[in-house]
Amino acid sequence: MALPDGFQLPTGFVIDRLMRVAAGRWTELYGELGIGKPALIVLVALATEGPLRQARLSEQTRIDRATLVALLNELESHDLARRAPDPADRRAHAVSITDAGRALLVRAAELEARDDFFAALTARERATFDALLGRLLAAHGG
Amino acid sequence: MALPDGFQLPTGFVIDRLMRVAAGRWTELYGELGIGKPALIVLVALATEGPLRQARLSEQTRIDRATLVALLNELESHDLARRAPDPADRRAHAVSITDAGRALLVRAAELEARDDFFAALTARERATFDALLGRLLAAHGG
DNA sequence: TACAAACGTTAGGATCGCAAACGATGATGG
DNA sequence: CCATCATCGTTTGCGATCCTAACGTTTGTA
Repeated sequence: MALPDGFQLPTGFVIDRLMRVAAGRWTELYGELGIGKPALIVLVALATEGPLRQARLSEQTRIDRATLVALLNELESHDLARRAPDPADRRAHAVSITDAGRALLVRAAELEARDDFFAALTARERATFDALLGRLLAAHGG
Repeated sequence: MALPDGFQLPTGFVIDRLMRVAAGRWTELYGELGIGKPALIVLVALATEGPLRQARLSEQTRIDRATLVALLNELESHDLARRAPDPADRRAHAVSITDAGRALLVRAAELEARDDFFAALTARERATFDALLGRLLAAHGG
């Protein structure tokens, strides 16, 4: 039993392997920011989607509600995000990013811009890659 | 403090969010295969890179040596991979995929082919996406 | 006014990465 | 030859994250 001719590696496998490579870089690159990858994901969602209640934030980021609690506690203690009572629903919290949080995102973007992880791609190819990623994410309710 | 005009979301963040969406699909899609995502990653590496000693396998897949031990135990118990003594180095094990392992990979590819995770992309766009992924992976020693 | 659902929170178990250590084997230099 | 160090697979412990289930509170609905 051999693999059939023209066997195509499932794309998911390739992305996963690429993410494992990137994971090492991530901690190395963003380590100096003092917060981890999930916290940055949350900040990105808050910066782009405005104030969100935690349930929506969990849907957007695909981070579990339970994990999100500890994450927001950490972000609040660093004054990077804020929980405020939602006037429309006393059960919910309106979570928003702070100015310090936005400043940290800008620093993170600068760090990634200096990184050469995508050096193998030309600027044009990278733009294509980003566009395709965005389409995929949008198609899945990102 | 607001985000600067034309602020570009770091690509790493976008990939991470996309992977979180895909992670849920993975378990759902490959659940019936009876093994998890890391085990499939190992099988892919073994199928494409031939017999590998565990140290090389760990480098290729970016799965920790320690985690790999338990993973190979599981794969061996299901007769999907084999550990054989390496004649050239009595410390090392030559790990290879079995016919059953290859058959499972073919099934996995069929499952992903039926999935519509990339339905938002045309066949041409998906080919471009795969090619760019492959370039990135190759550039990082995949 | 009951009853079900959603909200944030907490706790428990499972998985995985990372770091350190171990015995066995291999490679290197005096 | 041999002493030293590196590498191999393995085990163990710790920390981070995910998933599930439960809870009290608040909202929506029959």
